[in-house]
Amino acid sequence: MSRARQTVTLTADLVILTIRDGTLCVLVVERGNEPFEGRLALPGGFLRGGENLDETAARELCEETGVRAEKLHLQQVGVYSDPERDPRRPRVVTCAYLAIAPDLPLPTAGSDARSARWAPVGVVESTGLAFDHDQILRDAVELARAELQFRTIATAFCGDDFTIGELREVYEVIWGVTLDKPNFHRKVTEADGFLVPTGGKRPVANGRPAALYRAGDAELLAPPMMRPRSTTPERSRGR
Amino acid sequence: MSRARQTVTLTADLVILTIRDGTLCVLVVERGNEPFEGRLALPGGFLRGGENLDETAARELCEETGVRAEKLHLQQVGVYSDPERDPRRPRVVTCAYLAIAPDLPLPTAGSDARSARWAPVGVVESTGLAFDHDQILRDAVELARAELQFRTIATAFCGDDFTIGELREVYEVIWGVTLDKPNFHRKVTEADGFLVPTGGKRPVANGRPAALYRAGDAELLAPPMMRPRSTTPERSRGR
DNA sequence: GCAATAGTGTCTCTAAGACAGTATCAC
DNA sequence: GTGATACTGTCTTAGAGACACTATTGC
Repeated sequence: MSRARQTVTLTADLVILTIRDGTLCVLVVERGNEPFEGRLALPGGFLRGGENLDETAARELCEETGVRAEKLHLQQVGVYSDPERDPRRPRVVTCAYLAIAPDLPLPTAGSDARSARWAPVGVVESTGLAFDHDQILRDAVELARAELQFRTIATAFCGDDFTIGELREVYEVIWGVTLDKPNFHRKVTEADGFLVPTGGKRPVANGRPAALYRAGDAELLAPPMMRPRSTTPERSRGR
Repeated sequence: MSRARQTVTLTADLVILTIRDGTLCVLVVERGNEPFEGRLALPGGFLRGGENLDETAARELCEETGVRAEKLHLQQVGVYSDPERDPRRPRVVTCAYLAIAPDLPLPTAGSDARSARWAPVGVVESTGLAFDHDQILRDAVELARAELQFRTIATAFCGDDFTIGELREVYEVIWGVTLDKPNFHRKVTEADGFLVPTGGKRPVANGRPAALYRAGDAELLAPPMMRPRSTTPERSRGR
C-alpha cells in the first residue's frame, strides 16, 4: 500500500501580499466548509481539466482581487505535500504561489460574497491559519524579502504610477528597516531599466511634490539592492 | 468536465548536476517504457503513500547515485503541470528538483541495472530529452547559476575536502566565465562561514600544493559572489 | 635553474553609506 | 517666514577588479 502510486488532487494556494497603511498585509478568507470550517486560510482552488497550475493560480487571483492576473506579479513558492497536511481523501497536495498587488479595493460584496479580507501579516502569523498555511505564509514572505534584493518586484506593490517615496516604503515595510532617503533615490534612479519617469508629479500633503515613475522593463535589479545587515530582527521569525 | 477537479499522479523528477572533466554534466536515464521508450530523460519517480515529494526526491536521488541524499544538496525547482506534458492518464504532474553532487562513480552495474549515466548539459540540450525535460533542465541550470551568487551551494559540487582551485572551477564551469584567481581566493577565504581550513594539503601535478578546506556552516554567502556581467553568452540559451 | 600552480600585496575604481545642503510645495 | 518632504552634492569607506609579486612544489 505504501509503495503504491498515490492519486492526489492538486490545489494552488495564494499568498497575495500588499501594503496598506504602512503594514504588510495578506489576503485571507474565512473557510465556509470542513475541514477547518470558520478558520482563516489562504485563498486557493483546485486544478481543473484544461489548465495547468499557473493558470489555476491566475484564475483564483483574478477571482479574489478582481484584477486581471497578468497585471500582478505571480510566481511559485513551492509544493507542500505532507501526507497529513489535509485530512481529506484523496490526498490534497498544494502548490503555493506568491502574488504581489498594489493596495486595491477588494470585491467585498461581490458576486461570490466571499469573506476575503486583508489582514496584517504579523497578526495572521500570531493567530494562525488553517492547514499548513502558516508555513506557506512564512516561506512566501521570506521569498518576497529575498527577491526584493535582486529583482524589480517591488514596483508590483505600487500602482501604475508611483513616487520614489512609495517605492522606498515597500522596501522598508517588507524588510522592517529604514533606508536612507537620498541614497535610495540615487540608487533606484540610476539602476538601469528599473524606473521610467513619467514626467508627472504627485502633490503631497506638506512638502515638495514628488516626481512620478513607472516600472521599467528590467526584471533583474543590477546592482542588487543590499539589505542592511544590522537591523534585522526578522530572522527570529524563520522556521 | 473541464471544470471538474482533476485527479492526478505526482512525480518528482531530478536534475542531478555534477562537474566532470571541467564540464557541467547531468544524470540522464534511457527510458525503458512507453511513453518515450528509448529516449533520454531525467530520472524520477512516483509519489508513494507515506511520503511527501521531498522524500520521494530524496529516495530517487539515493537510488540513482548510491549516496545518502542528506549528503547532497536538494531543492525544489518548480511544478510542471501542463495538461499535455505527459500522454498518460490520469494526468501526471511533476515537481522538479535540483540536486548537486560531487563527481562520484555511479552504481552502473548495480542491482537495478539502470542505464543511468552522466551527460554534458550542452550535449543534452541539443539532442533533447523526453517530455518537457528540456525546459526543466534549463530552469534547473538557471536556478543553479543564480543560487551560486548568493548561497554556498558551490561546495556541494566538491568532495568533503577540496581546494580553492576546485571551488573556483565550479563557478567558472557553471557560469561559463573565467575568474581572477587571486581575487577569488581572497573573496572566499574572507567570506564568513563559507570555508573551514582542514590543515591538509593536496599535492598537484606541477606546482605548489594547495591547502584543503571543508564547507562551513553558512548557507548564505555574504557578501554575494558577483557574476561578471560582460562575459555572459549563456543568456542566449534561455527560454 | 625552469615551469607550473598557490597564494599575498597593493593600487584603482565603483558604489554604498552618512549627511549637509538645496528645491518646492502648504500654510 | 516655518515646516515638511523631495532631491542633489560630497565625503568616506568597503569591496571588486587588475595585476605585480612571492611561495612551494616537480622536473
